[in-house]
Amino acid sequence: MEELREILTGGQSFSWKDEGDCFSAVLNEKVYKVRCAEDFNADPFLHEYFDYGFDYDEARKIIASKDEILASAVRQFPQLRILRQDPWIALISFILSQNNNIKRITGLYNKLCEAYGHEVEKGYFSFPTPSELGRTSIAELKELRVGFRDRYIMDAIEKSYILDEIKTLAYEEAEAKLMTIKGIGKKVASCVLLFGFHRFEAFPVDVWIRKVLAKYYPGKSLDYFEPYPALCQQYLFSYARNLSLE
DNA sequence: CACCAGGCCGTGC
DNA sequence: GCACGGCATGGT
Repeated sequence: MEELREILTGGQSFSWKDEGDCFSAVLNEKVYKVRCAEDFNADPFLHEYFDYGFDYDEARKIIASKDEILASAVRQFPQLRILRQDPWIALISFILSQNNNIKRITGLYNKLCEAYGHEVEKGYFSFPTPSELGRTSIAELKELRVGFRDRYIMDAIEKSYILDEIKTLAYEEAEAKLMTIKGIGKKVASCVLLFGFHRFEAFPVDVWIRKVLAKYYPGKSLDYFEPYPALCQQYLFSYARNLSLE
């Protein structure tokens, strides 16, 4: 249970609910409930979703050997991984994320599920597909309290076909294409590419990462975090947010 | 009352 | 190109 908390509710996905005795999410038209790593190793969808094909142990060794900050982060979050989320879900999730906090992002995410998704099991709603979310309007989004993000969501619905074109593109081209959607800048684009397309070269810079870089890595190039920049970023993000007491 | 949250846009220079 | 204020909302 606890080993999964940072992965599932730490800010890379907003699909998971803490139900006390397990984490649950509606994905792939099903309700998934997990308590520990063994649960997702058995199911084919979760096996892929939790990126089980990647050797995180080896990557962590390399990351932890870089410096004391990363070593400490790896000790605190020994099991951290990057989920392979659906691109569309990642797109809307990180549009919701701007100038917002994780708790409220999750709340808005769930409102969209209940308003426009469908009930997969009693009380469990899927995240709406582009065409399902297409039934919304600026007025309805306002009622759901998404704030200034309403018109960004509308534009993302209109341009959702873009997601089909991203996969084959080089990183910079993919980034540029995503940024043609209103409300998507460099940071949100990097989150969509990392969490929705598993582009490991991404390095999302948000307020937390900005602080951590300024304090512990002043003047350093992002090349420093090769060969696993995205994973380093994720470790630094968790480290910064949990303010590192060992 | 202030300030902040996994930022971005429009404007001005 | 870079700096700045505004932006909806809810929490502290």
